Parts: sequence; structure tokens; C-alpha cells
Amino acid sequence: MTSSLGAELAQRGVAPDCVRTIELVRDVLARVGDKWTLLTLTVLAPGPLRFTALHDQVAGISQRMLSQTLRGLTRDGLVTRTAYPHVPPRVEYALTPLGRSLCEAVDGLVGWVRDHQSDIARNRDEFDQAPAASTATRPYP
Amino acid sequence: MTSSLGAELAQRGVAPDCVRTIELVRDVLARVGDKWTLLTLTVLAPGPLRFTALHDQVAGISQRMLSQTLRGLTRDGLVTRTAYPHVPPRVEYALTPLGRSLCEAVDGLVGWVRDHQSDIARNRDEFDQAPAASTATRPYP
DNA sequence: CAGTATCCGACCTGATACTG
DNA sequence: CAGTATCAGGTCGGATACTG
Repeated sequence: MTSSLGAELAQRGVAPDCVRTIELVRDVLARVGDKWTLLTLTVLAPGPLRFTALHDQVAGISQRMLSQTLRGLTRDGLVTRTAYPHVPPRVEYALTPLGRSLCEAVDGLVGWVRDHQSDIARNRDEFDQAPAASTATRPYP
Repeated sequence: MTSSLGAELAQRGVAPDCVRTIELVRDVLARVGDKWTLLTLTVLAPGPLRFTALHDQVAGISQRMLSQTLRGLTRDGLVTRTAYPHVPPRVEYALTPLGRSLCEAVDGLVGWVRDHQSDIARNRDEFDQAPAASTATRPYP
């Protein structure tokens, strides 16, 4: 933001096609930030897994949501879906190089969250306990 | 993921409190990934802005969503809200150091998206045009 | 100016049941 | 085993109208 995005709309005036970029970023963030994607990606990181294994490990996800999440990831080329023509069907999901690189990019954010989660938690507590202070404070007399 | 998160659940067995971390990450990602937060943060990056200015610059946001987004950000300590006791009310929003550091962390992701958005777009197109291939492909005979 | 209140439709999610 | 179909509940987001 400060560097890449911030630079793009350095002067605050307009945001020409910078908005497009943000839209795309938001799109990806929304995907990564949805309820199950990050968990699924993480579980998939060590290696390929089949549907049921995923369903077990993601813990709490419904079949519906899992297959939906996986389809989205597959569509974006972040994971591969390989179906083996067996009698009990066998389908394996694995990260693609692209998916792996996304995981690495997400790592920075993960680190940030780990470093600052306590700050955020504290801020929330303070905010929730003192909702009256907002209108009272006046920076200059 | 590959480094920090990946290391944490190196062996795939269980994910003890690693899941907690992921939950927190997801929480932050969900905030950043929601419809307006990233845009708001970006617009706020160059410097403080008042409510109406934000409403103008975010382009498309409703008052409701803007105040909701800002309240969330304020609650997390990512932006400050300063109300000046004037007759026409004047309220300014600005990034906190924490908010600024989040922006920097997001930068990595922004860069990734810029580098790979064309890949994703292409993958989606391919996927959408060949929905029949999924069951047909068999890796080994 | 800087919001809040209210209503409403769209979408996201989970639970359950069913199939190739 | 690996999903899809269907339904119900909740949340998200926008439009509009109203205040201190």
C-alpha cells in the first residue's frame, strides 16, 4: 500500500485505473479471506489430499462448502483436481506452483497478524468498554 | 504459509492451536477482504480525511457502509476518529501506525496480485470454457 | 456535516438428504 | 467415495429517510 498502491495514487486527486487494481486485489483477498480458503490452502500445503481427507482435516467444513471452495481454487489455477477412474472414486487435490506462491505471499500477512493480534485484541476491548469517549475528546480548545 | 504456517503444522497430523492462529488470520483477512476496507485504507493512506471527503473518494460506497467500515477500523485501532466540536461537525479519520503497518503487510499481497492477475484471469477463462475435461483426464492408464 | 434508523433483496452458510 | 440438490436461517449491502 505505502509503496505499490500508495505510489499509484500518490496524489489523492483521482484513482484512474488504480481502482481496477484494487478491485482485483480485493477479489483475491476476498477469496483468501473467505471462511474456508485459507484453512484449505494450509491443509493442502504439505502435500496432495483426497476429498475425504480434506473434509476430515479442515474440521467443521461441510461437503458443500468444501467442494465449493475447491472448485473456486481449481478455477483460479491455485489447486489441481485429479480424478482417478477407480470404482470407489478417488480424487486428489494439490497445490499448483501458483497456489504455492500465493501461500508464500500470504505468509507476510500471517506474520503481521501474529505480531499484532494482541494489539488488535486490546484495541477492541478498549473500544468496546469506552464507547462514550468518541464525542467527548477535542484535540484543540 | 510455506514458512510460518507451513512450519507450524509441518506434520499433517493435527493442528493444535495452529488453527487458532489461522482463525485470527482469517479474521483479519476477512476484514481487509471485505467490500470496502481495502479501498478505504488506500484512500486514507496519503493522509487524514473527513467523512464527506472519504464518501466522495471511495466512490460508490453508501454512508451506511462507510460509517460501518470506519467504525470497524477504529475499533481495531487501525484508524483514529477525531471529532472537532464545531457547529458544522468536523470529523477526521487517519491511519494509526498500526494501520500503516498493516498497509505495508498487505503490500506484499498487492504485489503478488499484480504479478499474477493475468495468470488467474487466464486460468478462469480456461476453466470456464472447458468444464467437461475434469472427469475425462486420467493421469495413468 | 456526519452520521443513524429502517426496510428489503441478494448472497453466503450449514444441515440434511440423495446419487454416480 | 465424492460429490450435488434442496431448503432454511443469517448476514451483507444498498436505497431511502431522518436527526444533532
